Amino acid sequence: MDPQYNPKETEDKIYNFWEEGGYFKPCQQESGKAKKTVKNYSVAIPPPNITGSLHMGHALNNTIQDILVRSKRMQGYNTVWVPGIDHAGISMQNVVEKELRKQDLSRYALGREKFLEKCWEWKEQYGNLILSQIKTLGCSCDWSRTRFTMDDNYTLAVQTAFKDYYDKKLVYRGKRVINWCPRCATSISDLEVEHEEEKGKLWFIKYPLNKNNTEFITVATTRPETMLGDVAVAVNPKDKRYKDLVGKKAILPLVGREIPIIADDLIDKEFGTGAVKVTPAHDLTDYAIGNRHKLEMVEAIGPDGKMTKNVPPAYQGFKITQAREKILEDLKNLDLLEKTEDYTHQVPHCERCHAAIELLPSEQWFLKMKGLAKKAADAVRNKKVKFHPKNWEKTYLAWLDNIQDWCLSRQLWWGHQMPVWECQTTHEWFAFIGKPENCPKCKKCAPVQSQDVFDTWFSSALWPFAIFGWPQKTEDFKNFYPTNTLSTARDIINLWVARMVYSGMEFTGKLPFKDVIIHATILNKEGKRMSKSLGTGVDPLVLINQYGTDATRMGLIWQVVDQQDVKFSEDAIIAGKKFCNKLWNASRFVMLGLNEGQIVDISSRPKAMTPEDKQILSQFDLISANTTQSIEKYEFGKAIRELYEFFWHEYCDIYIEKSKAQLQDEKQKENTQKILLYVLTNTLALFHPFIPFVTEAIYQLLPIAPKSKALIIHNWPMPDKKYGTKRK
RNA sequence: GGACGAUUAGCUCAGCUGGUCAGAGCGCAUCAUUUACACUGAUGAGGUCGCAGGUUCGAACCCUGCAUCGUCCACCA
Repeated sequence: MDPQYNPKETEDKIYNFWEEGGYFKPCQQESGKAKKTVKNYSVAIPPPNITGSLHMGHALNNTIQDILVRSKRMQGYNTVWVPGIDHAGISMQNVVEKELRKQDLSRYALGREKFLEKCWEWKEQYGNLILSQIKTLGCSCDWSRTRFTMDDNYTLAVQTAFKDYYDKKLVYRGKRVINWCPRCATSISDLEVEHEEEKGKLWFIKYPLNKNNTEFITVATTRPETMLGDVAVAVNPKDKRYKDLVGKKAILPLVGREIPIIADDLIDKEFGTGAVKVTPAHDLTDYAIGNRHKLEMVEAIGPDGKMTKNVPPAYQGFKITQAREKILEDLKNLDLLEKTEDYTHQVPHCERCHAAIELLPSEQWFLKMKGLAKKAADAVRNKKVKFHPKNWEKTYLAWLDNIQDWCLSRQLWWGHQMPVWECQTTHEWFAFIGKPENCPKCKKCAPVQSQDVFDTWFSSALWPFAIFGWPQKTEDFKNFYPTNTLSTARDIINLWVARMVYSGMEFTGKLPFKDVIIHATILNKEGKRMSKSLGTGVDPLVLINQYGTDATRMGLIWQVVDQQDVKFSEDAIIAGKKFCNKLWNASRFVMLGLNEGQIVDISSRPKAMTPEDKQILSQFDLISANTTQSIEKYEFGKAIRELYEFFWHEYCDIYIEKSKAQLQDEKQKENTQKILLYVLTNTLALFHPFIPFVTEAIYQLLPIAPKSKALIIHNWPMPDKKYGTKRK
């Protein structure tokens, strides 16, 4: 053995050894005692985006899952961890579009079919990159079960799920005001909208009350261009200033339309002038007001981000910014612009391409959410699904309790095309999986399938059972669904976790998992979120390359206590590296003390001959109990800190030092060796889920009996009640 | 605007339901090297636990207010 542990030389070799040995597949534990009832333990990886590259969040999250899976595997569970990747609809489409733009091409120039070919090429080329990075992290996923959200069977799952909702009449098609990204040319969900603070203006515009322009009501707006779609002016019913005006008419400047002045509680008396222009087509508050007062919708802005034919000819076809300028100029010329104030407000942007979002009415497919949301909320309220830490339940419930219907359709190209068809005779829509031979509506036409694709999250919501073959009744589905623990990031609690919960209940009748770990967010030194676009991230692969995988995993876990967010510090990784070396050298010392060819029997707990013997053995019992319990409670940081303390300061600093004398004493020599190896081997086992490579590398060298083929399937040193398992 | 969280040694953070709770890692200082490990060992320096009140025999820990920072959520024109 070298006096220094070299992760680079070791890790690839060990990983290949595990993979070739088939240890990542179920039914691997070499349990001495054949257990009659083998329990299953399964984890579904949160599938990273196809466009992604491993970042700190992934590194932490996948380490957590690996700790769970490895410890359960060693504890004798029939364990499987299913890896995979997500096609990431809008995100992937944007990446490929960006590539095209470099060649001065657009997706429209290419056409849908060619564009999709490009996407698949991209998938083949880069889709496995992140999976190989997850391997570098040492994750013990069953790669033979790798899934992609656009695999044939997965597509079938998506279609089956939709058809099921459709048949239950939970799906409808309707024209609603939705978030529209003019650049991506698609609807997007509220959860895909980012609000960015922008310095803008608040314009005060006078709306005449009569044709002689003698009296006015002044409204304040940040978006004057939408006034061309105004259908009312609203005030608060309690506002005395406007009491006499309610029920009267105002004249919409530039358009000349007479619009009513109405009263609605949603209006804040304090803001602006207390009078608001109402544009139901382009604002959600106004849409709500419009519905309540049965106002019509005038679409002033089209899906292309230009003014429509519904506005006066002078503005038609203008882009939003041009229209705004011209409208303000015209108002000024008419002396209808009272004043302008600076105003900072939150402007919605597309999360993926950062273009400003337009709100506009659009024909889309929606999923009725109320009943589904209630089921998902109840599952958590009734403690059938538990969050760790618990306070994230609030985030989850708050969203579900205020749920809006889910706009399922996207006008993208990359994704699952929706299995909805339009009868060419009656123009009715129907759901159909596959290609309908005869139109079920008119019996004679050839129906045309919608060009829309599903929101990416519709397919992600099926992940925990679709990966096991659902809707087919496969062996894997029977064995491994539902999964046990889901570990993920907080920002997708609503986007993903909630949707998996009700999807699972709806389609399988079972909750997809029992425990949800919401892991810490790794922040940078300034306490800000690590962001690739801002270049404030730390690349875990760089750390792995520099310090080794075990050190990186250990350093990460070390810093995360109680899921509290952590400002990342490389020092912890350095400590991890030093520790791996310590482990290596302590093992080296233990082995150097043995004779050539000597095998130490560690089949039973050695006897204690000295006070130090007694102490190390009882401390080992304690640490094995504590580690087991900490993992059970998802307190990984605590587990690794306690293990570290035990190994370095109890085993090395005290026992090994003492053993040097005991090994000189012929009467004690053999027993001391036994204790050294017994405690070392079992401590390596406790450490293995956290730092798998170095522990396996050492284990392979240990001259012990009995010995498993690999530490990864070695029996977990379950705490023995006989020796006390009280926590410190 | 709402919810939640943070503020403890130079840096990154532990400190569970109030009484050996003033700690760890990294860094720093001094000493040790024919010793498994210098990616080491021993010893040590360093903090009135954000600020101001309050509860208590006793508070880093509980309560109130304030300040600063952060994350998520949110249709205020």
